[in-house]
Amino acid sequence: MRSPTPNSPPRTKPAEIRREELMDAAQALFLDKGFNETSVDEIVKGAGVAKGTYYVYFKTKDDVLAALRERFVARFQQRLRASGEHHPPHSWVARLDGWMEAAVHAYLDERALHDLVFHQLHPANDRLHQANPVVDDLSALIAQGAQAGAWPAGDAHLLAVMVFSAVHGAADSASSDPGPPDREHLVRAVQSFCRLGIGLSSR
Amino acid sequence: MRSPTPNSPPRTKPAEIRREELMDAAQALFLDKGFNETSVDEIVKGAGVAKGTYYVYFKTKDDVLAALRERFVARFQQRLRASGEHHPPHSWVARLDGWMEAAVHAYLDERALHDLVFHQLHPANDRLHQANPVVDDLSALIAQGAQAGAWPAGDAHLLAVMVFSAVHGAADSASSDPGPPDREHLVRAVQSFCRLGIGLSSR
Amino acid sequence: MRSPTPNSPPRTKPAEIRREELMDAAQALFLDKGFNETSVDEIVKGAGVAKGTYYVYFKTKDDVLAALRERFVARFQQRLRASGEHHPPHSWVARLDGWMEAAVHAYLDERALHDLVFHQLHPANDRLHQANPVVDDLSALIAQGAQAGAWPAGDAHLLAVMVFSAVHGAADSASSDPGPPDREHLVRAVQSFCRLGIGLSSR
Amino acid sequence: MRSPTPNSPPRTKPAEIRREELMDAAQALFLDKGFNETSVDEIVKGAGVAKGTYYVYFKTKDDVLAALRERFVARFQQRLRASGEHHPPHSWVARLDGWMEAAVHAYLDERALHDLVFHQLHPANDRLHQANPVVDDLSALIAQGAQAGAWPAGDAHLLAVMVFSAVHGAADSASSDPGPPDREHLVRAVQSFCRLGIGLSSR
DNA sequence: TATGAATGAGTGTTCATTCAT
DNA sequence: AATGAATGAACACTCATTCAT
Repeated sequence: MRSPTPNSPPRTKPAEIRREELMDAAQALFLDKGFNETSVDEIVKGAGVAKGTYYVYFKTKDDVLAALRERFVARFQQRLRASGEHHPPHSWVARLDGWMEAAVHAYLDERALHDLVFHQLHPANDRLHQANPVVDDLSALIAQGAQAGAWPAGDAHLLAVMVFSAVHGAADSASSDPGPPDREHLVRAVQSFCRLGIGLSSR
Repeated sequence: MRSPTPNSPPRTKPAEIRREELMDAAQALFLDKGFNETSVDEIVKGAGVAKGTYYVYFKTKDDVLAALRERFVARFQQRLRASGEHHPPHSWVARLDGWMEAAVHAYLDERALHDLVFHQLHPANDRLHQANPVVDDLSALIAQGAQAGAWPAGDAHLLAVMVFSAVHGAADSASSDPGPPDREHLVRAVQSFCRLGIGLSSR
Repeated sequence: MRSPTPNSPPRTKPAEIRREELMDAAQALFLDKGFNETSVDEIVKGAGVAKGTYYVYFKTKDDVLAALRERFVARFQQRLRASGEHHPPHSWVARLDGWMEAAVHAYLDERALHDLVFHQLHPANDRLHQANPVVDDLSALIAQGAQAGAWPAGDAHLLAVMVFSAVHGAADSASSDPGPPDREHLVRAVQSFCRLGIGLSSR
Repeated sequence: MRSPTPNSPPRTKPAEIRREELMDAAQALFLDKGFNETSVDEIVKGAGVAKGTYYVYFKTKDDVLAALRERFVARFQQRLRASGEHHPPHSWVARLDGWMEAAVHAYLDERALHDLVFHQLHPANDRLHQANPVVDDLSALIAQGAQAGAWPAGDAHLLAVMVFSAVHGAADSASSDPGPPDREHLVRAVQSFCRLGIGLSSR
C-alpha cells in the first residue's frame, strides 16, 4: 500500500548489531520481570523492531536465553582470565587468590544475570552446569599449581567446583543482606576458607 | 446459568490429606516435566479430584510450588537434625563431619526437588534463600564449636554458607556426571575441604 | 464428626426470616458490585449461612433477582398507594399531582434498585415491563379522572406510560448530575410537563 | 514452547473492516442471545477469524460492547439529525414534531439494540446516560425554539429528557404489546403529550 | 433445616510462531 | 532484511450447583 518514505532512515542494520540489540532488550526485560513474564512482543518493542524480525535472528523464545547464557559465560570467563594476567604465570598462590578476588567481584556484579541464565530451564535442557568453562579454568589452575608443588594434589575438578560454589554462595548470601555487601570482607573470607581447604596455610 | 452434570457422590476427605495428595501429585509432575510444562489439569488428574478441588486448597498455580518449597525445607532440615542426634552433643568435629555427610546424602537424594522448589521463581519472590533454616542450623553448630574451642572462631554464618555451598556444588557436579556418584569419595572430599577451610586439621 | 455444642445458638430460623436475610444480602451486594460480579458465595457469606442454605430457599442464582424484583415492585406500589391516601378520592388533580410527587421521590430513593431489578435480564425473560402494576395504578387514576371530567379523555395507558417515563427520565437525569438533586425543582418540572401533557392548565 | 499448526495464509484486511466485522458479528449474537450468553468463541466464529484476532482489535470482551454503544449512539444521532433536515430551520414546531416522529420510529426500529448497549453494564461503567448526545440535540432544539418565541421558555434540558423519555417509554410499551405497534397512533400520542407539555397548543 | 466439600463444564485471555508482502 | 496482521492451541481460573451427612 504505502511505499516507503524516501527519507525515512534505512531500516536495515548489520545483522550482528540487530542481534545484539535484541539480546540487550531481552536481557533487560528478563532481569526486570523474569523470563516467563516477558513476551516476545515486549522484546521487539524494546529493541524497536517488528515481531517478525525477532524470528529472523532467533528460532524460538528460548533461543535468546541460550544466546544470553553463552554471552554471559564468555564474558565472565573473559573477565576472570583478564584479571589472571596481572600475575606472573608461576605465582600460583597469587593467581589463586587473584582468581577468587576477581570471581567474588564478578559474581557480585552479575549475580542477577547469572541466576537468570542458569535457573530458568529444566535440568534436562541444562547441559551447562556440567560444562562450565569458568570452573574448567579454575580446575586447570588448581591442577597446575598442585603439579608445581604449590599446594597438595587432590581432585582438582571437585576442588574447583567447591571453590567456585563457595564464591557463589558467599556472594549470594551477601547480596541477600540489606545494604551493599562488604566486598573486602567477603574476598578475605572466601580466600581464607578456600586456601585452607586446598591445603595452603592461612596467610 | 451453568448446571453441573450429576456425578458420583463427592468423597470427602480430611482437608490435610487432600492437600497432601494434591501436593504429591504436583511434585511428581513438576519433577518429571517441570513446573511450566505441567498444567493444573494434570495435577488434579494425578490426585484423582476435579479441577475445582485444586482451587479449594490452593489459590493459584504458584501456590502449590510455595507449599512444596516449605515442605521441602522443613523435611530437609528435619532429616539433617535427625542425623545430628547420632553424635554426642560435645563431639564437635564428629557433629560437623556428620552434618556434612548427611547433607551430601540428603542433597544427592533430593537434588531435583531442591532445584525445582528453588529455581522456578523470580528472585523477587524468593525470600527463602536469605532465610534458609538449614544454613542457620549449620551456622549455629559452627558458632558453638568455635566457642567451645573445637575450631577457630570466624564469621560463622559466612562459613556455614560456604560449607553448604560446597556440599551443594559438589553434589550438583557429581549428579551431572554420568553414572551414579561415588558418594564416599564425595563425602570425604567435602569433609576434607571444609574441615581445613574452617581451620581444623585434615584428619 | 463434631456433635453440636449444646450451648451454641440454634441454627434454624423461621424460613421467612432466612429468606429475607438472603435477599437483603444479595440486594446489598448486587447494588454494590452488580449482579454478574456477585457470587453465590458472597451472598451466603453476607447472610451468614452456608452455601447449601441458599439453595434451600432459591432454585438458582437468577431466582433471588426475581424475588428482589417482586419485592421492589410491591414496595414501590405500596409506597405510591400510601401517598395517594392523603388526598380525597375525588380531588383528581391533587391525586395526580401527589402521585407524581411521590413517584419522583420514590424513584430518586430507589433508582439504583430499580435499575438493578429491571436491567439485568435479556428482554425474553423480562415480562415485567409490560405488566408494571405501578403504571397500571396510574393508568386507572388517569382513566377515572378523565371519566369524572377532571381532564380530557385519551389513551389512559399510554398517558400513564409517558408520565411514568417522564418521572423516570427526569429523576435519572438529575441523579446523574453531580451533587444531590433539587427535588422540588424536579417535582415541579414533572408536574408542569405532565399536567399540560394530559390536558390540564399549568397551575 | 507452543507451536501453531501451519494453516491457510492469513488474509489481511484493512483494520477498520476487520473491526467492523467483529462488531457486526458480536452485535448479531448479543441481540439474539444476550451479552452474557455469548462467548468470544462465537463472535470470532461469526466473524470468520481466529480467536486471537478478536484480541488484536478489542482489549476485553466488554470492549466490543462499549464500541457497539458508541456506534449505536452515533448512528441514532445521525439518523435523527438527517430527519431534521427535512424542515426549514425556523419552523420550530414542525422540527419538534418531526424530531418526535423520527425518534419514535428510530426507537421502535432499534429498541433491542438500545437495550443491549445501555442495560448490560453496571451503572458505574455507564457514563453515557448523562452525556447522551441525542438528548443534547433535542435540548438545543427546545432552547432555540423557546428563544425564538415558538413556545415558552423552561428548563430545556429537563424538558428534553422528559420528551426523550416519553418517546422511549411509549415505544417500549408498544413494543411489549403483542403484534406490530400502531406507529401512527404512537407518534400522534407522543406529539400531543409533549407539545402540550412544552406549552404548545394541542394542534 | 442446615452444611460445606466437591464438582467440572465453561470461558476469557495470552502469546509464541508464521508468512505474504 | 524487515514487517505486523493473523493464528489457534493451550491454560488458569471461576462459580453455580449438588448431595451425603
